[in-house]
Amino acid sequence: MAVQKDKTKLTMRQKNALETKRKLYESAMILFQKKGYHAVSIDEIVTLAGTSKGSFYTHFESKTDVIMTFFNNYDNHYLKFHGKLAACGTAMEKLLCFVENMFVLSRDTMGFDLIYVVYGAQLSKKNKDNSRIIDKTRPLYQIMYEIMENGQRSGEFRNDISADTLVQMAIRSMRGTLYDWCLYNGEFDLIEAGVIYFRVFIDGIKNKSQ
Amino acid sequence: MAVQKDKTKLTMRQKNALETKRKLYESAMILFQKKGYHAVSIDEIVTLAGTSKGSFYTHFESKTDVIMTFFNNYDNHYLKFHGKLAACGTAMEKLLCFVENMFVLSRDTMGFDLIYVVYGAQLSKKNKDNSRIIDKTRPLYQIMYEIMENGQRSGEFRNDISADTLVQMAIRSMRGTLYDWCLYNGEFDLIEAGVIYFRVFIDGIKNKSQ
DNA sequence: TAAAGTCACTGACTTCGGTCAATAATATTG
DNA sequence: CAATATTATTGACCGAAGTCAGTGACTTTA
Repeated sequence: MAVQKDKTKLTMRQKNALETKRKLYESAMILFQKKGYHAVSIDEIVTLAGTSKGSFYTHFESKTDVIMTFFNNYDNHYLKFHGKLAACGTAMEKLLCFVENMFVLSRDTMGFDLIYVVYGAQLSKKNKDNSRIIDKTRPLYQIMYEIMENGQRSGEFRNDISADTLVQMAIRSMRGTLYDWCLYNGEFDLIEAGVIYFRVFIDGIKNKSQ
Repeated sequence: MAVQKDKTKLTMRQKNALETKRKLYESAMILFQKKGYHAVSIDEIVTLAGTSKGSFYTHFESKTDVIMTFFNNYDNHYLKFHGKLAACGTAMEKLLCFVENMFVLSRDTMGFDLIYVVYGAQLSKKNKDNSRIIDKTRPLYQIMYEIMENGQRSGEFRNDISADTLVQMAIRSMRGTLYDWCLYNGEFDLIEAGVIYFRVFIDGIKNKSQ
């Protein structure tokens, strides 16, 4: 009987392929940074990466796929705030702290241009797969769910709406604010607007029966 | 001195040009209806309209420009609800009635496909002009402003936030819900979700000091 | 009404995202 | 080690959005 192949060991070929993918990704991000997403053509990317257009398409589904890969990595940042939240007393403070950090991250680390592209890409012809963005196992959802559920158990938040629905509404509020920020070409203070908005939202989900 | 030219009278040429634009617009909308926006090419549109591609681009900036023209006409529908609002007693009821009508309009008259395209087009490469969508003179803003201001004067809504900011927040809530609906490919009940969301929002903007 | 000027219109052309059949380099099998 | 299978890679090609120099029908001027 044949020896079971070790799936964790990569063949030379797979290593090379990964290296090609890495070069494509790096080249794309360098060019996006320098010239802006829309001004970069795939021919430019593959030239800088020293490979071919066909190769690009074996590793990425589309140009927007590259930017979505980048965006998806951002979930790791949410996990970083998670530690900070313990310092907040109430669930309300936790929620406000989380969204404020999220807005600061969006503005300062991702930047307006990138968010504009990502939010546009979600609803573009090519991107029919939004499964990741609405995935309930992603940190964004998980962290908020924890906050909402704890808030409900402690009696801070209303119990007539499920924690799941509360999270959906909160995420919708974040997205609405970011979408609007893009429509305004980043010309209002995202953090200020986001915080005011969430204060109102939190007032709305407070438990009034206490 | 030359006689002042009557600006309201169009020359033959201008009439023909308008007719060409109308034919292009009609042809585009017929094809969008039949095949869906993304499946229609500009060559098809100009063939059906019996004109040329260059002509298309003298009348429209891009394919998304056509759909935005259509979308902008939708503001007229908001004026229709305006009459209904008088029947509502409180500002809160007015606000909820308005947004509910708006969501019904979005779902039943515009339809998911169109909203998907329009919301995507707002953040597309070509559409750098969002002035219309964030225009404070448009009916959507005006009607909501009236509701908010009346609500503040009657003491129903909090006064520590300006009516303008309240409207911005409400519009953001509507957009966030519609954007999310698109992300979910229309797979949740827009009206139900919209109404629950706005009940919470309205709770948040209630005047608590009374 | 003739000359000059304007501008809607035309369609060949460019650019660019994306496809695919062929190739070559590597892996597997016997 | 040779034959066979696999798969990353290549670049010519395609379809469609958008451009632009040239044309001529219509308008204005004198």
